[in-house]
Amino acid sequence: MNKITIYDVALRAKVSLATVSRAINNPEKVKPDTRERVLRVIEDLGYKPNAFARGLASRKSTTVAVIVPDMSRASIAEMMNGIADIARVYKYSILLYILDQEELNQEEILKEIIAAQVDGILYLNDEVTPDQYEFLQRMRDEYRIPVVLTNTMYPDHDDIPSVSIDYEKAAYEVTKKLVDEGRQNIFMVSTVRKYMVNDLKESGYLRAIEEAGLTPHIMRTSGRVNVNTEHFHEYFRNHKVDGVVAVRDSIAVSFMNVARQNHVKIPSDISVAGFQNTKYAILARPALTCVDVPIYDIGAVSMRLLTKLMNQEEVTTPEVILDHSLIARGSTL
Amino acid sequence: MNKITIYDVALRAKVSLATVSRAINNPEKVKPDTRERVLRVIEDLGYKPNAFARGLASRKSTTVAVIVPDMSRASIAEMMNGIADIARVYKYSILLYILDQEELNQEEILKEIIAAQVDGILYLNDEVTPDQYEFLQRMRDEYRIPVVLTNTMYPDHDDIPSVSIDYEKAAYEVTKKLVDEGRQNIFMVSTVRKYMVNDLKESGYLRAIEEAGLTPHIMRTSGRVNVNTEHFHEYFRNHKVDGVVAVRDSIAVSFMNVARQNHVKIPSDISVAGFQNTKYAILARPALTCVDVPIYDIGAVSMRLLTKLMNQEEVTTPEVILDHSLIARGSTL
DNA sequence: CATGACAATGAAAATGTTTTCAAAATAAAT
DNA sequence: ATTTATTTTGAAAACATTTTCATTGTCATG
Repeated sequence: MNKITIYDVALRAKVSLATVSRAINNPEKVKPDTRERVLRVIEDLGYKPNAFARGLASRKSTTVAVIVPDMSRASIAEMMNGIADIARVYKYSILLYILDQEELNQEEILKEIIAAQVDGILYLNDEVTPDQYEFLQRMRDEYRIPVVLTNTMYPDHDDIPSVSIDYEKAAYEVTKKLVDEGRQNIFMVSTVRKYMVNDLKESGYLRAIEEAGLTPHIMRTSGRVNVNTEHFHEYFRNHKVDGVVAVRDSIAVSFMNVARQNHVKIPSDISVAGFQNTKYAILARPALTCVDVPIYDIGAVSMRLLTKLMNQEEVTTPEVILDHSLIARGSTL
Repeated sequence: MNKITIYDVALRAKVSLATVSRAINNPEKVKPDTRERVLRVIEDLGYKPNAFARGLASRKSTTVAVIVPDMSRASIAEMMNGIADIARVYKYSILLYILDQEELNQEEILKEIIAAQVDGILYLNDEVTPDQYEFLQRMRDEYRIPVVLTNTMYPDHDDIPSVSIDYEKAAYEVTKKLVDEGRQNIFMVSTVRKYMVNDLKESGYLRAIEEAGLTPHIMRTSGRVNVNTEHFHEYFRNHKVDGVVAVRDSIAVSFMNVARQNHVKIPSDISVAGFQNTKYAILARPALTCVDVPIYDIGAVSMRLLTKLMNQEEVTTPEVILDHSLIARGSTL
């Protein structure tokens, strides 16, 4: 419990505090000789600068805030791994803010984040309302805290940098695949809440359907299994379906289960495709055809982008689009 | 970007800094009259105390470190939700440390955590080696930082509090269920790495098997789907199996898929059961029988326990065991 | 009315760094 | 050898709070 301060180091190395501080933060500004001596003492004593004192004096925290909606979504968890790996490389700590369902405390969180004096913000919520976008703009303009949108984008705005894949194009491609299989009644299964990325998926779907001269059908259901199965059953009674593109793997799998219960064969009767390439897609039977989204990379690249912004480095492309691919498996022809 | 400090508040409310500080932290020590005036000024100015200055002066951070191995494990992500919800209630921030695979930087992380001066530590790694346990003991003894083990326990030690379910008993029960179904060749599918909780599951399995006079078979495979399917295929060639208890849902589902590929019927030929009751279990077909582990609660309760420790409240039971239940679905008779 | 007890306040110290500014040491140039 | 420029160092200020200690104000009690 013996707190080793910069004083102890200075005393032992026979230099002033200032020199110790410099040896740590601006090594080039101190004579190699003394620098080495100081660093050795630091090593010996196991000294580690107190983060609070440091933050207070420098007005920098080497901490980034990661704001997420719900940790248990598979995609978000995997993104965190990418974020953390890069954060470690650049020596940033991660302060985690999980929004509660209502998100009424937006203002509260803003204040908390300001008080914490984070150097940057990663926003992982794929639902970006105008309110929330404005909130992020304020963070950036009023408080000079760089922000990166991870796995989302806000249409017609490129003032806040973002990292994601081209969801519109991906949805177009996967829908096109079903069209090429000769499917006539292709449904998109989306979510009730208007997630930004799902909007993009919907418009990609629409483009492919219209291009083929077919009729679009968008069905919005809940992400929760017990709710959507009920919903799907109803659909089978009332609609003719021979193709489904779901906005998430888990929803696609859930749909497949209901289809089977209704004695429909996959893929002979219905082709099904999902998004993300999670374990759900791989473990399902038949295995799910889906868009492979490089989730880990999206996390890693956003964190890297954020470090650049925090260091005021020049950022050429404010909207980073990563590559995706289509993985064909047993759920389609 | 206008920094509002405690000075501004003091000036405007016509009191000293000390009084403002007290109005915030020890409201009972300031006259209701002035307290209200101060609080109103705080509200008006939108003042929020600077976390660094506060941390430096008080030597408290109102921050807890959450140490996790790998964010993308479904159970860990859901636990985070429970942790975050309770943390919010008690106004703690969450500093996230994701261990890298090698965990060679254990010492590094220790120093970082000390520098950050967190008030408490939640350790979510279900693999606790003697080294790591010692590391946590040091944290507690040397630096007086309370630690709680979440979803693990360290056998024969109760000096570090823990929250989990009785995995030994749960494994016993689920194995017993297969025994009662008349299964004769029940395998446990565990992991190659020696996770603490998996050890407990294994011994619960062994107890049930021995009690029934059967021969135990423990197979250790990888959690990764592409690796373990290969492994499972081999097993089918060389072993007679009519029951499987897997340490995780996803492994159980993976096994079921391989079984089907080998033209084995579930549950008529083989009963399969898993652990956790994740979405994998619900979405699988047949749906997976499994032990329902209250993951969210485990997270929430550990965080609550940690707050008690941080406030030096009396903690009567250092080992909290939450209830579990067995959910029977289509993968067993 | 004086006295003591206690509540409410303020001044100043303490927290452990970084950073600025000036001084000292060294190197380069004349 | 002196002057000038440059590098290296140290003293002290700044960062924004909390906390200690002393002082003032308030009230009840003898």
